[in-house]
Amino acid sequence: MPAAERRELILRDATAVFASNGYGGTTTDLVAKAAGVSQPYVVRMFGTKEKLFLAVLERAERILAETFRAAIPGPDGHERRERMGMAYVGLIAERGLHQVLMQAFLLGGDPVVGPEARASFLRIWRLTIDEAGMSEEDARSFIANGMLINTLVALRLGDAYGADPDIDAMFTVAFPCSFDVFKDSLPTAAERY
Amino acid sequence: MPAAERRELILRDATAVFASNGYGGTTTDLVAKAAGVSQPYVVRMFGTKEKLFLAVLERAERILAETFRAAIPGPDGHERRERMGMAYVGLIAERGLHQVLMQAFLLGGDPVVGPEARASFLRIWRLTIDEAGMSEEDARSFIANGMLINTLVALRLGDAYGADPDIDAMFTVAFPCSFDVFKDSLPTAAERY
DNA sequence: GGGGTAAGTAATCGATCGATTACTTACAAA
DNA sequence: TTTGTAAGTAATCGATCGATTACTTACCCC
Repeated sequence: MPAAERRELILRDATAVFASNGYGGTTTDLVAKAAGVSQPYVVRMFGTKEKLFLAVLERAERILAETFRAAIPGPDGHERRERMGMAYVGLIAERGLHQVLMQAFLLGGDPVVGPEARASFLRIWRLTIDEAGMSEEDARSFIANGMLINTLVALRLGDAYGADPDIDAMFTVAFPCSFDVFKDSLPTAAERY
Repeated sequence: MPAAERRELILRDATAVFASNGYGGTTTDLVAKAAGVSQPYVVRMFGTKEKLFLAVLERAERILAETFRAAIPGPDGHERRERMGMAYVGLIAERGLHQVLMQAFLLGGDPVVGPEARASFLRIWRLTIDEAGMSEEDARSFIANGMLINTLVALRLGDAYGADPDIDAMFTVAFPCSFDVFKDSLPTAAERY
């Protein structure tokens, strides 16, 4: 398999592993096993575990930005925000993407990852204003709801959907469209990598 | 020093260490050094690193709930939400509290921490509705903004306040009152534990 | 078909971490 | 004074992890 293709495969699987175990809890061997290659191969391809995480972050931001840009064309204002919100929730199919972004934000105090995480966040913030044409207040509430969705996904609260009226109510108001559409694609508490 | 007092000290310092380094990136020795005791003492007092983190989470939720409850008395509706929002931002003084809550939420896939994190989140959600009297929609946007504030604090974006007009604009709309009030109490990128 | 190169692994090393054990010190009660 | 107990540490062990080295395999090109 050509290296570029293998690289994308490893990055995809590494996203799920980092999402489940956090940065410090992820081993290069776990990533290697998830991708079906040997541990030294992962290290040699990315240099260090830290550089692997930065590559995972870069890919996550790229996919997110592309997803948002694809949702911009069409009626603006409230309708555009709804399209972008639905597209964001649809990214649950990209396993671990929301959690990995959050992991990066939580590493803001790290001397290497921190600056990259801040830059990523600001680029998304600017996209919602400069490209999607949101007002600052709209951008704030849009991104705030995104952080809430990240949290709900990471918490694996979807497991209890239907079992607790409080959870059902929260999902109903938190998701920009019928939650049932996405219920089945949510990660479950049993899902480990 | 009596054990109860020592325990509270260790929990406070452990909160800052977990916040900076994440769960997997935190060592019991780092916590011990931050608290000025030996590493075996930390392990013996809490049993395992995992139980130490659960104790940190429990303390964080307790402080948060007490802070919210103290902000409830008085005019309700918009004014009450604003008081609770200001109180939440004021918790920046409890170093690492926002980040540790977020770390716990991101561990939703962990078989031990996950259930506790979900329970903590739901108790806060219920508090905003049952005790603070928010509608479900108000509770959603209130907590969503809380998740945004968690993210901004963890990112150490305050470092660049004043240096980037985009950052200034975001802080202005993200914080429930003049951001300058809290600027000096924000953790900085140089702050490590 | 042989030489070069890209893809990939087995084996292993040094460092680190969580946990255990065995020990010491301070002090209050009998 | 002695005895019991709570507070705390030094030393260390087994396991794990990131990284390195040396090696093998497969395939393309002249």
